[in-house]
This record gives sequence, structure tokens and C-alpha cells, in this order.
Amino acid sequence: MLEIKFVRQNLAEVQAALAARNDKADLDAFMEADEQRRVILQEMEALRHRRNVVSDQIADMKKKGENAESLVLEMRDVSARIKALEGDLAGHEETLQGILVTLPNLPHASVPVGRDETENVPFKQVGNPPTFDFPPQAHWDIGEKLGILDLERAAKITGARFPLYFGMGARLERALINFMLDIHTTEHGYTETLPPFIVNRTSMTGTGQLPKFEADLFKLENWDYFLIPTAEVPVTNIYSGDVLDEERLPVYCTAYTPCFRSEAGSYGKDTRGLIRQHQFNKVELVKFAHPEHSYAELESLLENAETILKRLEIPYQVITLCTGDLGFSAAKTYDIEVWLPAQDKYREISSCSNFEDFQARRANIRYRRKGRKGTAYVHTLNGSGLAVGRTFAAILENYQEADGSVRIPEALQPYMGGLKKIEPAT
RNA sequence: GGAGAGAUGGCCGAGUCGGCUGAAGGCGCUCGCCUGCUAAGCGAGUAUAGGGUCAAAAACUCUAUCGAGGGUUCGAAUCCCUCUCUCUCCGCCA
Repeated sequence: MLEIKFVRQNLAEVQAALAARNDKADLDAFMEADEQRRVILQEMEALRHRRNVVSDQIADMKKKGENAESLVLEMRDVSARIKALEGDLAGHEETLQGILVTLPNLPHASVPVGRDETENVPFKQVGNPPTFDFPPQAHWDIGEKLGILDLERAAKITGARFPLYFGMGARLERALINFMLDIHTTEHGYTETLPPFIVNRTSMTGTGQLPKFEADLFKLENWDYFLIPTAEVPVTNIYSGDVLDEERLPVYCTAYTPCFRSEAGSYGKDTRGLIRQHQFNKVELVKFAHPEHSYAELESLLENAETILKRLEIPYQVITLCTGDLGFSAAKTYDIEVWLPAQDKYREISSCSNFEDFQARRANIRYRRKGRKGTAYVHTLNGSGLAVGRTFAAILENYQEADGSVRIPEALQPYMGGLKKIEPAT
């Protein structure tokens, strides 16, 4: 969320940022409600002040045994007036809040301006796509033939876009989760967490999924609870409402969770395979950082995520999202895209963002400044480290052999009980 | 699901029959003094948010906030109602 004062004083800048994001909002309604709010507030506070003063007076008179009846009668009217004003004020504040929570974050100055994903800017490329002396198969074909992936039975159990891993497939998925968590906790200094997979409306609003994107979420019937679309939501909200000591920053947390997304509006996209599922596994990285260091923290967060692909020796590229492709809460985002031979292109496997104080303001996550008065909002960051299902797909496609078997990347072999290759049952 | 207890500032904790209680006391923290160093001791300070004055900051001032929301009242941390959460006991359960 943007600060109300900032919006009031920088209307043009906010308007320009909205345009760069292909977004818009009724800022006239905002200014109108803001103005009204302050007019009412002033009258109301003046009346409250009078009531406070007179109430003390009444107390004094009663103590002395004097008759305060006329003052009591007057205050009765004043209180009624205050109550009426409170109602008006609440109306305007609701309007203001309603607009404020739907305003996206301002892009950082270093974010390239662009209309949509076609104008994202390449940042770096690591590794070279492998060459095959046979036509590489898609991961769903490889997986089905090896008997380690059974999307048809998953559809029977639930419906389209749910995974069923089998045998060494389930083992490989679990190995990847452990591999990623081990690296982030032992080498990158993240604290492992295992948060709830269902969260309330307040948490979803805190990280920015709500109120605008409710259609993307799975909601529990009869409860105001939602299945998490990413561990970002429960993990960022670990410190909602808290005031952290400055010397504790930065705080690093990692979490493995399943993620649930309705994928509303994506019918016909990636209909096959593991790329776009309603349920998938992800290891997430979350940072609570000092505002002065958050962009350095974004770079190291990106490196932490990249490390996984480097160790697995899978080629990838990193792009900087342009203003038009930036997520609602993000000020800057790098996407890591992994090479998928069967698709002959790079596909997103991680998204690393700095949200600056946007989420911290919504979720009220602050720190106490050493030697200075008051508190300030922390900066929050997060990134996938990595999406496990897509990593699984990338291994199958990049490490496939002509006979349909799949080699296990060396770094992962200890997590697979020393297995070097998943081979077709003969 | 049934019965009961509770929710106060960064933390702990006090608030009598509703009336200078934004809130005693303690801890912590900051600054100063003291002290070979450290510790202890002494003194002062130490919530957040929103308005107003102001170009702005500082400063001053007003208002709100004692889990959340509503009610009673001239006046509510204190009384009433609803909800949420925590704890204890019983039941059920992985």
C-alpha cells in the first residue's frame, strides 16, 4: 500500500506509475474523499475537545454538589452531533481505503518502462542449452513412459491440472525439496519454516493478493480462509503487526509449501504437463530487510535462487520485468527462466522481487530505529527458490536420453539414494 | 462440541463504587553523571496513528487508541452485548 500522504502530495507521479503499469484508478474520487475526510475530521475533533473539557467541568461541579444539568443537556446534543460526523467520516475512510488498497506499488527507478512481457529486458544468461542427437521429448511424455508421472489418474482423482507423482518421481520431487531447503538453510543463512497452507483474509491483504485478485485464489467454503498461492503469504505475515529490533535485520526465512492457484483465465495455456497446475510445490525465500539495503538484498536473493539451477547444471536466463509486466505489490522483479528443450524456450521458474515497504505497510511490519525516535517499515522481498514442479520438468527434459531414461544431476544423487539414472521398466 | 478463566505500552504487570490514568510500578532501551575497565549506583528521557499551525522539517497543539466491533452515559481500560484469540478442564480425534 502507498502512504496516503504520499498519494495526496504526488498525484501526478502516482498517475504516471499507474499508466506505466497499464493500470488505472479513480484518483479524483480519492482526492474528493480525502478532502471531505479532513473537513469532517476537523469539526469532529473540535467537538470532541469541547466534550472532554466540559465533561471534566461536570465532574468538578458534581463533586462540589453544584447543578450541572444545563451542561449535561448541551453535551447530549454535542455527542449526538459527534456520532453523526463519525458516520460520515467512516464512509469517506471506506472510500479512501477502498482505492488505496487497489493501488499497485510504484516501480523502482531502475525498472525498464515497457508495455508487456515482450518488453522485459534480458539480464543474464547462464549455461548453454544442451544439444540432442534425437528429438527431445516433452517432460510429460518422458514422465508417463517412465511411470513416474501420471497426470491422467490425477485428473480422475481430482480434475485437470493436478499432479500425481509415482515411485521415483515422487522421490525426485521430495529430493528436490530437501536439496533446495538444505542449500538455503546451511549455505545461505535462511531459517527453515513450515507455515500454515491456509490463511485468512488479513494475511492475503497484507501481501497484496487481496482485494484485487480473489478470483485467482481457492477459497474455503463457509470460512473466510484461502489456500495459499505461494508461501510468500504465510511467511511474510509471520511478522505482521510486529516491531523488530533494527539489529535483527535482515531476517531470512525459507519454506517449502504446496501452492494452490485457480489459474482463472488461463484455459488453453500450458494444458499439458507440470508447467501450469492448480497445485504445485515450491520452496520460497523471504527476506525482511533494512530499507537502505533492500536492493542489495534483492541481488543476493536472486543469486540464492540461481545457485539451485547452477548446482543442478540446468541452463537458464534472468530477465528484468518491465513496468507493464510487474506484479501488483512489486517495485522490482527479476524472473529466472529455465531452459525447456521440448518447448525450445526458457520458462519462468522463479520470480524474485523487492516490495520495498508496500507489503510492510499493509501488514504493519516495522523496525525500531536505533538512536532515533519512532519506528519505520521494513522492506520485504521474496523469490522462489525454486518452483519444484517446474524444476522436475526441467530435469526430465534437459537430462533425457535417447532411450527415454533420465540422468539424475550429480548434486541431487545423494538425495536419491545414490541413484544415477531413472530408467524405463523393461 | 460442553464448562470456566483471561486479553492493558518493546516486554512484565497495577488499575478502588465509571470522572486530570496515555495509563502506577518494574524490566528493557537512550542520554548524562559516577567509576582503573566491566558490573553496580544516581539523574533525566522513552508508545503509535491521524488532524491543525508551517513551503517543509523541527516544535507546539488537538483527537484517537487499554484484543475487535457495537451499546449505555455529559463522561468508559473500568458497566452491557456480539465476535476473535489465548489458557484450563471434559468430550472427540491424527
